[in-house]
Amino acid sequence: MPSETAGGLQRIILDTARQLLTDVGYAQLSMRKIAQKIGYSATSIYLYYSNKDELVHALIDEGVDLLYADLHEANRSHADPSLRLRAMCLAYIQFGLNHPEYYEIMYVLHPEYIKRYPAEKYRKARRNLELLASAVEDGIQMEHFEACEATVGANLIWTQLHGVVTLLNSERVDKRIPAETLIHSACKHILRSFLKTPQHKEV
Amino acid sequence: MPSETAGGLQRIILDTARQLLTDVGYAQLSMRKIAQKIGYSATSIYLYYSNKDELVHALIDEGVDLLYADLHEANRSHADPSLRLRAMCLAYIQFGLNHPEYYEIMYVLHPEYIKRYPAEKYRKARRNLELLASAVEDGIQMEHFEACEATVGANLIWTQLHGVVTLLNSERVDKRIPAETLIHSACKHILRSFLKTPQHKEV
DNA sequence: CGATTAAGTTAACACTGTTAAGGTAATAGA
DNA sequence: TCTATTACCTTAACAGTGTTAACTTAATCG
Repeated sequence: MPSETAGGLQRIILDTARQLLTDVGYAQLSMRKIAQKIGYSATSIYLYYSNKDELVHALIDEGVDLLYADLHEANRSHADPSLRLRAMCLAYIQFGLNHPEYYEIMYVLHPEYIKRYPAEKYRKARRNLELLASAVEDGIQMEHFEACEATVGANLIWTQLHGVVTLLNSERVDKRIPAETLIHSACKHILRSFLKTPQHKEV
Repeated sequence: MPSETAGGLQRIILDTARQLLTDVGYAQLSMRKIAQKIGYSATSIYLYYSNKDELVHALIDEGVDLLYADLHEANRSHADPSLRLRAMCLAYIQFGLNHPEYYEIMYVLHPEYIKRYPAEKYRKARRNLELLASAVEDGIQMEHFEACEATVGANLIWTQLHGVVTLLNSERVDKRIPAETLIHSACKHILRSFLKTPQHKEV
């Protein structure tokens, strides 16, 4: 009965899982729903993914790649470290707001989930942070930024961006504050906190 | 069979739910487990809480009060806006790290949950942000801080603190960076981004 | 005494992830 | 060509989840 497209069932499962994730969100993503959508039994999925974690990890991997592409593009678009950093911050936030479901499984899901995340994929996920760290490092080298540990600086930026994305996506930010206002203020404050004083530039 | 303590079953349910939440976390908190622990049937809980949401909302309410107490205490401990702000930032992060389960149901749980959160309790939760906003406002008034919309500033601080707490609690921050380093860097950067330049104070 | 109400129960529904066992068709070896 | 193996997929089941409907039992009230 099942309709064959190309590349086998594993591909079809992953495609359907992605579609279901983006359509109805992670909370509604179940093995049985995936199976029903593709006309197979739920247990068939276990022939290609040993459990739900593994399937979700494959989706997380996709999300990591998508985010990296966006960050990389932003990183390439400017030479100046400040502008690069600002562009990457905006790209990160935009990714989070544009792909809330991807963002949720990547960075919001329970600690237990992330603990089972394979070390190899974990390393790949860290490239995104290293992109931020390189901009911080360059800014320090060019003496635009106050000296600091670049990895700490990158994680600091990350926490700020992550907070903005998650609180906006979960609609916990006061609705009287426009998202754009918060986003641009966040970017401004991030740069302000790194730039050497005095800050006369308008970024 | 059920053992009566005092104040009726509703109190016992809430106490047991809280204990279960802090012991095994939200993911393992179920109506049936609560019921089993107190020696009642699961459906008895529905005589006092119309659904799980309502029960969790009661716990969220407790968490909001606990956090407010900590923030209020930090707010009282200093007169200078910078020191007050710093103290509150540290208090917020410490609360998040010390009560990860409370923090999760308060600020991490799915958007759907928060949508069903009653408006009355929502208003109470906002007092915590207003405490931050007042410190920002005072800093601006005393001309220590750069002028800005205080509510925007408070939300900006909140996003930074929230990011630190959630990424630390979910163990997503690079383990080579000590939590203390990240926390103090975050507080320093928050103040740096608000203080008028030049910044000669050591905070 | 009879009726009402309060408090708690059991059984069931519709879900969830996951495992064990079974079936069926194609393929490989003799 | 016959048999055995393997690949692929299924049904049935287990142990959970939140929640509802219907039932019992005891207390209270007129």
